[in-house]
Amino acid sequence: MNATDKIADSFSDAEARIARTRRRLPKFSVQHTTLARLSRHINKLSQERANLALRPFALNMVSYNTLMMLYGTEGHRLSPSQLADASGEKRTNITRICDELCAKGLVERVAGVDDRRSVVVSLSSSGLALIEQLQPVMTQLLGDLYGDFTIAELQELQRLLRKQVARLDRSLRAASSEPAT
Amino acid sequence: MNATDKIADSFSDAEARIARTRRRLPKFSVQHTTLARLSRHINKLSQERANLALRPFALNMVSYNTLMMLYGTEGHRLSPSQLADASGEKRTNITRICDELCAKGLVERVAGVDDRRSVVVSLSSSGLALIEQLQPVMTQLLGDLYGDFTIAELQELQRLLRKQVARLDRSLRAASSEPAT
DNA sequence: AATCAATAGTTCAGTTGTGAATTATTCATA
DNA sequence: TATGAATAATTCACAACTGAACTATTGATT
Repeated sequence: MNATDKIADSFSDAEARIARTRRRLPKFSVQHTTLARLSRHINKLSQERANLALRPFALNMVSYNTLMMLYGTEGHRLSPSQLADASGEKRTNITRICDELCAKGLVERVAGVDDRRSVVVSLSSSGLALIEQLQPVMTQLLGDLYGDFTIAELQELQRLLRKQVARLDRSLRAASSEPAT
Repeated sequence: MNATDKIADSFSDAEARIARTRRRLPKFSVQHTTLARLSRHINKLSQERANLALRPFALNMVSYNTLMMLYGTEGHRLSPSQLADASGEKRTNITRICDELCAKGLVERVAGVDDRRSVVVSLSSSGLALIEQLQPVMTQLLGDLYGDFTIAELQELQRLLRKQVARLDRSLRAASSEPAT
């Protein structure tokens, strides 16, 4: 493990420890652990990379993603709960993110009409303009990140990831309906 | 989109917005965006699921992972920098995590011998015992999360994820050697 | 119609993670 | 040998996220 290897692969330090762990814990699942670690590692790196591209626009992956969920909705409006579901962020985090986007003039909040408990969050014209300005930037970034894959590989990766989501949904449902341990 | 669909797939709200976005931004890459969002979604759910399993042991995924990197190292000891590399956490976060693990008596810190700037972090006997106690729990959890995949699928997923890491390494290297935008 | 359960969005307190700055130490260079 | 550059670990201030609690509102049940 020298500097050349380190440059070649940001995952190799983790990998060495996983391999060695197997020698001591015979039932340790190297394959599963490796996948879990790779997945997490990719997310850290991806977020870091995306945030670099978004920083000049005073956004990060989470705020961009939130804007895009509004953009992809009929009328560019959603309740905070719907926004949470679409973006994958927790509701309380959506409150914080919307506070920030509101302060930047990128979204607007109004009281819900049909349900007085609710709020409606919508894209402002500045928000809309920013998204369209960002489009080439993000298209290029994603092209960069996924550029080594063939079409077939992209499709296979998507199939596998969807399978994983379905399993996770089930696992979380099962785990949260269990009695407390 | 009704309650039944929601139960079936935690990703469908995001998916609908991605699809609709394409209609408005013709160059928008649905495939790449979907993959990026799936990947992030899986990580959120996985972390949530793992933390549920680890909570009874007063640990979470990050602290467990840190312990495991020590466990998988000859002599169960690493400098904080090496630990950061192995775990994928930033150095300052390693300081915080080690503070916590030290307070729990799971790791010990001593001054480095060869280099007076450095520290050596090692697993305590309690830390070692806890890892071995956790082994069946984590093996079962990972078996649960990856249980729907065939061996061939696991291997293909690993191949694809490694390809992605290699690309990300290159992309981040390129991005950080560019002049500031 | 009254009562209770569930819900929307937010607040609040705490947890988790990060980058810049710092100080002592080590390494590289002339 | 002296000087300057690079580095290890940490501190510090801040960013980002979370779960419990809360209040007003809506939905379900009797």
